[in-house]
Amino acid sequence: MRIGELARRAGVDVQTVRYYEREGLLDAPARTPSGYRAYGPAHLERLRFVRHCRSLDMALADIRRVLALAREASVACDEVNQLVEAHLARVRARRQALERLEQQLEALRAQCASGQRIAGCGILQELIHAAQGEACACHVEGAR
Amino acid sequence: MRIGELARRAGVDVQTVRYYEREGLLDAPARTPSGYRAYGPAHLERLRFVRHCRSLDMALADIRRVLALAREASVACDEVNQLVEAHLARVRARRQALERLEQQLEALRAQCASGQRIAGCGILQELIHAAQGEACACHVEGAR
DNA sequence: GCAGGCCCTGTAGCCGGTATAAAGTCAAGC
DNA sequence: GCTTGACTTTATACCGGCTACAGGGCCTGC
Repeated sequence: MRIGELARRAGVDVQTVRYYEREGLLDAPARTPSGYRAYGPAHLERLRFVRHCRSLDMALADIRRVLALAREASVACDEVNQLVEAHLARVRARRQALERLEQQLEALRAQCASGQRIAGCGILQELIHAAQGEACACHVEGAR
Repeated sequence: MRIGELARRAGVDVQTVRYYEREGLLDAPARTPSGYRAYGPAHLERLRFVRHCRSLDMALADIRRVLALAREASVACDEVNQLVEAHLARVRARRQALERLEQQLEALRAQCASGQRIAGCGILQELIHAAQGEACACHVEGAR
């Protein structure tokens, strides 16, 4: 199959397929006499695997590593487990940060009623006030 | 004050200050005879404002817009409110997506006990299996 | 007069794609 | 045989929000 069909069947853009090849996530396929890429079922399976990992928001470097490990059946899989664990930790940290952010933004939104003018906008005032309080990372005494 | 002091007092990198100037978030300051940027207290206040907005993860374009609006005291502030509202909606959506992702990753992690080899790694098997099920965006019959 | 710290401009890199340009290939229809 | 249009090829630039580096100038203290 050619690149267009492969891309369609995996639900990705043609450009993305070529990008993954350049990045070493997809093996370079055989070429037709006219230079078109010719893919087999294994390429589709691989591409779907990569996309599934991406849907879990794994970095391309991590996926590349998992693919390399997957080729060595008899090696211990600790690294795969650690990789997933580390990724989960990052996702969790980011989710928690976004939760805090969401609360801050909700509080900010509550500062201004509609029908105000800029001069009396509670949101703007709060933004300015909060920025003054912040200063820099060294606001705690004895900060390093 | 020179750029180093400004940056230190706002808790940012010197490069970032120059970047904000290029991006129109910070007014270009006066220069000393030798070409050094010379900042006043207003610049520091502005920089802290920008950094506070960034700490709320607002995009630079949004911050630029808020700054432009802030100069016109008598204009209605609806746009500021909408901007914060839209940003909150994005943050909320992203947080929810990360929550789902976190659950998926927790389920994935539970698939493999330690001490396995690649060939028997539950995580890898689950990744491969899930990728096969996924196929493309058109797996529902009659999908557009 | 020179070492080291600050500053200047310009450029490139990060990530995971996405978009564009300019050209070649191929099948169908006239 | 010729055209049209869908497909393919490579190469290159762009997105955000910085960060890093190269190659120079300035300024202070010893």
